Amino acid sequence: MHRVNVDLHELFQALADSHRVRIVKLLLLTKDELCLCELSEALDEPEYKLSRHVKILKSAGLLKSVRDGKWIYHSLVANENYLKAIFKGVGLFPDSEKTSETDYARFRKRAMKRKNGRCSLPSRIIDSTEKRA
Amino acid sequence: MHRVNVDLHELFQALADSHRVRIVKLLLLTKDELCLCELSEALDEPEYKLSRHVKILKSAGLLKSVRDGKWIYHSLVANENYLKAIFKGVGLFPDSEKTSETDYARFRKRAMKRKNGRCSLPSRIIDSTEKRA
DNA sequence: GATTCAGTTGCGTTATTGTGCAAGTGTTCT
DNA sequence: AGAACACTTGCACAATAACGCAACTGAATC
Repeated sequence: MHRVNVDLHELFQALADSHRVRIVKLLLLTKDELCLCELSEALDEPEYKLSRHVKILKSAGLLKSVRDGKWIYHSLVANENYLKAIFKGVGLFPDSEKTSETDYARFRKRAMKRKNGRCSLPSRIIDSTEKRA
Repeated sequence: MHRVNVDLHELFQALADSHRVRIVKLLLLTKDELCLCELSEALDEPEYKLSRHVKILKSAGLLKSVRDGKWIYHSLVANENYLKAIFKGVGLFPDSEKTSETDYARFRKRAMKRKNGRCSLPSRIIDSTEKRA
């Protein structure tokens, strides 16, 4: 899954979707590794949708994934200078719609349910914080 | 034509094509403004094709164009920090296929035909025999 | 081994994109 | 005026991409 030989336009193609940009921005803001269900809640999008977007970002070498128990944690790959530059550009871009702020706020709320810094939803126990309609 | 409010994924979308990346890389290498026929010769692609790609890059705010006589000169826009970062990423990306080197070489050859640093092809062959003065 | 859970994927549909050809701008030069 | 030139674009077509739904995989837990 970890492609190394990607053309530059393929790399940009991987970023040419609003959901995928939101994923990258969220990972930039959190400086953390997030599992799919956390991404799903942060972006308020179904998992099957984001699963495909994550796959595309991984294929472009922008994300790496690590399995830990039931969860697979995704984080940015910035081991190359060109990646650092591009991520810097992403971070500098003005977020006129406040989308990434909203995503980040939803993640922080969700992250409070973590245990030992990892996703650990008490799935059967639905607490009072109801999902917004 | 000069959009200012572009979403980030639209900016990446504009770069999500090999021809458009080649155009940007060439403009980065030359640090110059090139007209369409020069781009066409440098990339070895038909003008009608590159015309559309240039249009897309312009709409994304990555290129600006200035008319000078018959020619329209295109150059990069790097007036924002996020654009500088992204262009830096483009410049840093390893060109495994040597495509941009080839493009640049073709441009240099073509640029020798310039007059006063501007495109000036002696394409008009003066064999018109002066019909009807 | 059966169930639960996090995540993935095949399928069909719809929307978008890149392209070649040919006809079209609009400008310059005679 | 007309011709030549640099560049653009309407059209049709093929390839690609995103999507929802539902079925699926694989790991953990009972």
